[in-house]
Amino acid sequence: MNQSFYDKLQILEPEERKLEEMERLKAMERPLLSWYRENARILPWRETPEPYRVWISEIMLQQTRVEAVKPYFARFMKALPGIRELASVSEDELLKLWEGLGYYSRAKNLKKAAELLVEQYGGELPASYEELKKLPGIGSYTAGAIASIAFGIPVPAVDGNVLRVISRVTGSREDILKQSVKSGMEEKLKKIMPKDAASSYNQGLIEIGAIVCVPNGAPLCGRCPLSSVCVAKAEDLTGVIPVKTPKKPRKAEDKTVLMLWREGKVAIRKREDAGLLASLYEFPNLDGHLSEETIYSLFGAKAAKVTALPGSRHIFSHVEWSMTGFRIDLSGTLEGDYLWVTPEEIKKTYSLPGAFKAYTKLIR
DNA sequence: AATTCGGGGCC
DNA sequence: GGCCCAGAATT
Repeated sequence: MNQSFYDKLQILEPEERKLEEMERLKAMERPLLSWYRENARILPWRETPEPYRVWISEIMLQQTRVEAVKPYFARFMKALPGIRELASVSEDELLKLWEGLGYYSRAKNLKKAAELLVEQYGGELPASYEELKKLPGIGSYTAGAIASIAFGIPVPAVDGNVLRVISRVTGSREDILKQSVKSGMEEKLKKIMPKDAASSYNQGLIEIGAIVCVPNGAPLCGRCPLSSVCVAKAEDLTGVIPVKTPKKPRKAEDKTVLMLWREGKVAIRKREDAGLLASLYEFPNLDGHLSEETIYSLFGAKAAKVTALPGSRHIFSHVEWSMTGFRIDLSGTLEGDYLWVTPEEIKKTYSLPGAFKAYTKLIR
């Protein structure tokens, strides 16, 4: 009977299987480092591994593709070239720099961390995995990335790429979305990673995941330096590994967006400082799809004219907005925390999320 | 352990 | 139309 290698693994005793796995992981080192030396992409944050640059890039790269980060990184480094500049920037200016990049708490945590660094660390990032991990916005992956890339400290940096690559190499069918799987992989890599090449080792694993051992479609095993030690490759399991639990469906929400106009200016307001799109600006809006009659009843005689605007749909990770809108030309003043701004000010000063793009573009 | 945070490119 | 991305914080 022709028993597959994967089946053979299954009949090993747990201890034997662990040993086999560690040997397999150790076998990655030489081909991995050699491949990375020759195939590392030239990226802006790789020009010099200055801790501040590594930090900013790693935060921007959280759940965000390299190509999306590039222009933001350049603009950010020019506007805020160091920790002290970041610590003293205004929140609005910071969020304007982050506008469109998403996950806006990242930006707010950056500023918080910078303030802490100035107050408690002499304005510099600590060369310590544990100290880095205490800073807001820095979890196990980012602490490992900064520690290894900026300071050469031999700690793993396990992101989605590494989870995918290692799962395939070892033939693991464990759910990579489980925190326990991630921490388990960090423990394994910590034991076997080279002490004198942490930066290249971590970046090499990530790089393979990003450009060879890709998630969507078939991985490019023909170009992979790990193909000879890879269980998924040998057993044709790259289609089923990594295993990820399905996401739950997103919630649908109806909104009615109001473009209030008065004397050539339009009303915006600042969102709550927590939750979705925290602290960004928005056009005033109400829950539900409201009728024109309802709009008139809300604004009464102050609404000189009400015009229906096109509908729009915006998809977040976990919520979907179905928007209708009205332009309301006002004759009198209005109660409430509105900022009356010109189109130019929206463009240059205020951070409005892309969810409102269908309405933002109407004012140009 | 599960949920909440964005946005865009690709299949 | 769904998937996934150099994840972390909160509940």
